[in-house]
Amino acid sequence: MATIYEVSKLAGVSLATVSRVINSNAPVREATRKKVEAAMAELGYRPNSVAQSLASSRSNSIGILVSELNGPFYGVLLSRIEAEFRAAGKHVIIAAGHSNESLERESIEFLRSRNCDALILHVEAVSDDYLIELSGKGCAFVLINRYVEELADRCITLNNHYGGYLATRHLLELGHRDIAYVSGPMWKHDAQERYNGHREALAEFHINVDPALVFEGDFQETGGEQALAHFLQQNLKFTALVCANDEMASGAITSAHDLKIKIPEQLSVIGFDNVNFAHYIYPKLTTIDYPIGDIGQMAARWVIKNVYQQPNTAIQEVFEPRVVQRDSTHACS
Amino acid sequence: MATIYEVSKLAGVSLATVSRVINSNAPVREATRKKVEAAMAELGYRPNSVAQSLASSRSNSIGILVSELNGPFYGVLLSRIEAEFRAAGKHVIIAAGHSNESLERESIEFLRSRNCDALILHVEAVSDDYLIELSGKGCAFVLINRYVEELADRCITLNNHYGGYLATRHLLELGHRDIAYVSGPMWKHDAQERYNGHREALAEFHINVDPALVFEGDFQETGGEQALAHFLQQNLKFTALVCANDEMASGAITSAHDLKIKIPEQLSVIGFDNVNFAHYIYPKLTTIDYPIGDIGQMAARWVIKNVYQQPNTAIQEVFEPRVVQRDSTHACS
DNA sequence: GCTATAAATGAAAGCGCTTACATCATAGGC
DNA sequence: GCCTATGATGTAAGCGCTTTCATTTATAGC
Repeated sequence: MATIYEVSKLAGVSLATVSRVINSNAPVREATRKKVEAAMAELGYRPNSVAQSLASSRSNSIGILVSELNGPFYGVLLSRIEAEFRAAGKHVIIAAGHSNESLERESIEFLRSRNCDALILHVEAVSDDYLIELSGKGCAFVLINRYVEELADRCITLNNHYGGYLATRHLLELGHRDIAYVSGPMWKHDAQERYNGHREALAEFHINVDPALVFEGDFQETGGEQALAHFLQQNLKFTALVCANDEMASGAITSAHDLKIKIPEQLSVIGFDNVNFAHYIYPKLTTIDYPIGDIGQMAARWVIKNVYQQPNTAIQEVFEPRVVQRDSTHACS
Repeated sequence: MATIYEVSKLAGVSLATVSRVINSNAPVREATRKKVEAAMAELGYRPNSVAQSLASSRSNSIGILVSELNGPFYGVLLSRIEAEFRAAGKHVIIAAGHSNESLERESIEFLRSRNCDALILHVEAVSDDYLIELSGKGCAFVLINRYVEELADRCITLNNHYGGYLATRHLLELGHRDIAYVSGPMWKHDAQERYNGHREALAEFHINVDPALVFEGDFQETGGEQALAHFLQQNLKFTALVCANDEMASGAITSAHDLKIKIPEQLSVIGFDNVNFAHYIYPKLTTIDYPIGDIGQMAARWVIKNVYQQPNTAIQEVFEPRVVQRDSTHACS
């Protein structure tokens, strides 16, 4: 492992000059630069990035914190972020916070201790105050799917409210009036917003919300199964089902198959997220597209623009959802 | 940010003593230890892990290199590895090599430059020689789904050959004799092994391989679609289809639906991997279970045992696949 | 050629921590 | 009490690099 000292001896220049060549951060005479580059090539020199980081407090890498490493949502997000940074010659360091406040904090500390130049945070459990304080410490970060008013210029979000509205309006436009709703865990902000959108669509068609047709699910397949069982047990009349995410929609559809309920003829189902398994569900799921890949890419661009000062296209901070119509919804007969 | 120097002044001990307390790597008198811990608590001291790494050439973290960050397979793998290390108080640093030799090498260099204590490598494009040479450099790593004879004690693999055999034998036992096979890209070792297993099962039932009933796919959904189209175009007689992975199986099933071919009544289909979307496919996919989560966990345990010298249960190096029977296969009528 | 200014380079200190070897303190045996 | 061995702690150097300020070199104008 050659060091910068060996390169400087071979090239006949100082350590500082070698550093200047490596970092292109100060003018170096062309002839000098060529000598240094030749010496580096001859020695197969690779900078020690830990030493670079200690000396400069930077690392040419970006920390990403997601809730889980598994799942269609996070895979797409991570993949798109990584691709954008790879193209810009940067590395990513990924951590998982498991929607647990303590683990989220530890993960943030881990990423900061690695001198990540910036963080992209998809966090749910830490408080707004914690994030505001983190920002006050000079930590550069951008938030995904989290809106904090005081940090508005660094939040990249989906318009969840509008997505919930679109899902329900889609069914209303198909003629459905008795629409059951399976929400996500209501402590989660996006679950709340999607539900509010659902209510707005009902209001627009002058339909009162029936609390019996609302079930709080867990954003997992089991939530959809339990919700359908719950609604059926109550002998409620409903011809359509809005699930606040695709996983719960798949659970509901699986249960409907088992109960010989025909989808969409007897029950129309719409999900939310358009995760990549949605089209494996049979019949193919009608859903609300959540462009998580685009959102991740935009977060990466935010960092490249604001932290690395590389001009870029405009930063889009709010993404609009859209209906992806497939086979699981049907006019109400 | 308090430094070790400030802690030593407050506690009235040397830097070395503070370091010894932090690292528990040398005896420290109990009273001294308590003084140091009190000083650290009062100052809110957190070690600078970059400095620790530079001084010690270690980082308390493990590098993981996978082909992609997205996809059901990798999500499960990463998640299980991370969980095992989290429980052991270690961090992971994840990189993606995209099955590209140059990117795989760069990623390995990135992870090494971060002083990762060990690497867990799921690599396809780099050569055996490169890996042997890497080992010779003293780099500690364990390979997943890659067998290199010279590095046999650090390879954790699935018995792909047996899995291919099981898939085909399952159909043979259901009475099928005309079985089409969709392989993965044949430069990939696991694709080769699965195909060999397929051939062994046929041989066991004294059936000759018909090259017309073999199609080389791409391990993606499109491979399954193209394969089915290819076989049908040839007007071949076949009652069953083995796909070398679940994604191709899903593509074939989707095409069959579009062509009004009833699964499994007219065509039985079996996949491989048992990735988590397999049960969303309709009818639910019969497949070969590839316990990638368990394999990842075992790789983590290998590191904990061999790199961190923490005794552990025995290391299982070869995992056996098994048939997961669902709804996409059926007796041949 | 001389002077002033700008450009290029070098010397030295420091980033925060680890660790080998030196030194000091303590305990046990004679 | 003295000597020896062991345990505990301190000192100093170093990990590989960056960056500030001092020094040297090159250039332009007179």
